[in-house]
Amino acid sequence: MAAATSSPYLASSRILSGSVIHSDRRGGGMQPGGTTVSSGYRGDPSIKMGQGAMVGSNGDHMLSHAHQWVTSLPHAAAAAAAGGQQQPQSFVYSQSGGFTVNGMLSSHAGQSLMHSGPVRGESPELDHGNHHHHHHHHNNHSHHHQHHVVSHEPHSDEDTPTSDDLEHFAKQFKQRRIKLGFTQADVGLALGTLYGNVFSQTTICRFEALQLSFKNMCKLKPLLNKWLEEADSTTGSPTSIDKIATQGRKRKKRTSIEVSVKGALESHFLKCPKPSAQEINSLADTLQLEKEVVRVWFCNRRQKEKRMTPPGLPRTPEDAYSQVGSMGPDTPSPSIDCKRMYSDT
DNA sequence: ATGCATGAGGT
DNA sequence: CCTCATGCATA
Repeated sequence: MAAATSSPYLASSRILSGSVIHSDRRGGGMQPGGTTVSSGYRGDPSIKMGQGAMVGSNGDHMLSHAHQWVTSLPHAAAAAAAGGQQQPQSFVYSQSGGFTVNGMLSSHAGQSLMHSGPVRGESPELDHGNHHHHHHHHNNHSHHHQHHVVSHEPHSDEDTPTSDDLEHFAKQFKQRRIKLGFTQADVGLALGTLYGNVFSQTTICRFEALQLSFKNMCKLKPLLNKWLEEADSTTGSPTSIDKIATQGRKRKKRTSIEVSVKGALESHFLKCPKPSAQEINSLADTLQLEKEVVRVWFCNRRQKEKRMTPPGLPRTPEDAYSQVGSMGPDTPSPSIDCKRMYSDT
């Protein structure tokens, strides 16, 4: 009735052969948005680290930040032609050499002006104890006349970008990436083989769509920027490196939650974005879902709420709707308190 | 392009 | 158990 898959793990060991197939990059017919396959095996428990946590959002404090400056391990696995359950993709093979690089503006120097920002009002405070200048910029897509910082040189990157910068950069990035004939997956791999940080198509996609947290965006920007420069200058240089590190792991099959059930979850989320364990239990029982599934659903839902571009934001470049709202000095966060009231055993 | 999942790190 | 960064598997 409700859930579709609530079965235990599916032992689908997709153990590939140890040989990594590295295909050259396919260029050509990629659609804008470049959805391609990518196979990169994920994480390995290793060095990762430290960060500074700052706020504990307990109760109803909103926004908290903490994060890491990861330097994950280089993993990469390239399984090119896998079981094609892909989208209709035109696989046009291009050779790796002889790209016509179109010169667009790559360096956006100087970011001034206002910044539009995270709707939810995050605190863009990157304090990785290193630089001592603390500029506090608040981003809001309204007009904040807070000229405070600035007057910096055309740094390629170095200082904390504004949300507006990120937005612009993401856009430029996408355009150039496409012109160069790379897919999101290609970029992710390249980053890994080039700098040691592999990323999946998903991440690149989310970056371009600004669907990451402000902080995460800031972290990735420099890397992608480097890649851009590289790709740009390497007008026809074979970039082929192979990295291997395939680790097998058992992953639970993705549970498909029925629409009606999703609706129910949504409703509850509006009422209480942070249900207690007990409530989760009740809910899970009612909806006939595993408790873990429900818990994770809420976690993911909360994360979504924290992203930059809210879903459905008119991102059409042609027309920008003027949002001349009268936003107050700060973000109107829907702080809905929720209390635990159910007393179930 | 996104939904659900995994894991690290923090509380 | 949460938050966050990330990604496999999918629609």
